Amino acid sequence: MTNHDRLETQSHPRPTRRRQRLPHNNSTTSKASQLADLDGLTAHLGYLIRRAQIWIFQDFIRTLATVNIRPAQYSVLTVIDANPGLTQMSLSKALGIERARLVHLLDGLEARRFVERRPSASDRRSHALHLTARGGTALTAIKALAQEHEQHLAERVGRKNRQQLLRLLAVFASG
Amino acid sequence: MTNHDRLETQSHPRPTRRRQRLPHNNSTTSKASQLADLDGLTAHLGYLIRRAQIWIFQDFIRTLATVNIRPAQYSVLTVIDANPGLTQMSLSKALGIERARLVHLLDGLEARRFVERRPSASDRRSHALHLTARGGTALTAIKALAQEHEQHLAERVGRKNRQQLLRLLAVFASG
DNA sequence: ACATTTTGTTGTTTATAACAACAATTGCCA
DNA sequence: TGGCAATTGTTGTTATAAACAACAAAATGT
Repeated sequence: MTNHDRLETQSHPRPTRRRQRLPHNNSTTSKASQLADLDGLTAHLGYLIRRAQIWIFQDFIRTLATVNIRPAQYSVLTVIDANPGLTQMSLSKALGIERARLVHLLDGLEARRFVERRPSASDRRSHALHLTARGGTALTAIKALAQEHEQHLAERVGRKNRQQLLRLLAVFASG
Repeated sequence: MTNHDRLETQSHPRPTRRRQRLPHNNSTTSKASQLADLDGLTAHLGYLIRRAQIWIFQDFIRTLATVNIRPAQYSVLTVIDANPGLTQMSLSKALGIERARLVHLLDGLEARRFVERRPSASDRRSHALHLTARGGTALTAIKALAQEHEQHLAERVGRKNRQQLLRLLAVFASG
């Protein structure tokens, strides 16, 4: 039936000369739990990135469970700490989080008294975001746990590989 | 808080001893829309990966909009194509998708007659998953568009960088 | 002065992750 | 062999998240 040639043609420059690669029908054990062939996917950056992101976020959430901080909350606290007084709009732009979603995130952090929305002196539409003293203290502990998480990552991928990844992925953070 | 000297501490007290360049105080326009300082985040692999994943998925969805296929659907079709007859359970394990979620994904693909759930010969509990002829034809076109998407990626990160990323991220795909 | 834009907010829709419970079936084992 | 535990697909719930749309208040442009 489906006769489209197996696997991607990896683009123009070079026709991959790969042929004869039947997908391993695991005829053996009747136990179908043999791992399936994922060749078609592991050539896709999106697939690998997705798997990596899930792994990383799970570890982050687990590692910071004691302080009950999730990745998005961490990014908000960190950016407010580094840019006290910024508005929700600029925070939204900086993190690529929608204005609407940020409202809910800040509501949660404000309810825990980690963050304050103060009236902006220059623009009465906007709020100036600040960490409270309590938020600052909490963030110190939170950052320590985040470093612990980063340590787990280094163990998983290797220290130098982690740094290479940081370098290679930086292009996505800007645009 | 423990050591971490290689990643900046950057907590609430103000010092920032090492930073000679303050985050671009927008001396010019007075408009606070200048980009915020993200130093504390760009040292976190999780943050960069998240941004990268969002960018990549958006491009994937946009590029494959004409065939109305999302990343998860693409992965399902690809793995069924490479492993005809596999069960939902092994597909679930291979992709790291929950059994429950896979049901819904397959419902959608079966409604479009891309996929068939056939009764398994050996185990009446499970289904043998197959692409239909229609599904196979569709997948050929789908894969062509997926390659186009991958081309966008290569343009964004560079061809060699993309391959490095594939290699570095492979560790997450297994465990 | 008026029209337009920006900012924060509320709401809806859709996709996804993580669980729990269930019926049908299979495998285990005493 | 008969009964019990595990597996498989399914349904359902809860929580998070992205993407929009619409709105009022305030700012901006002309």
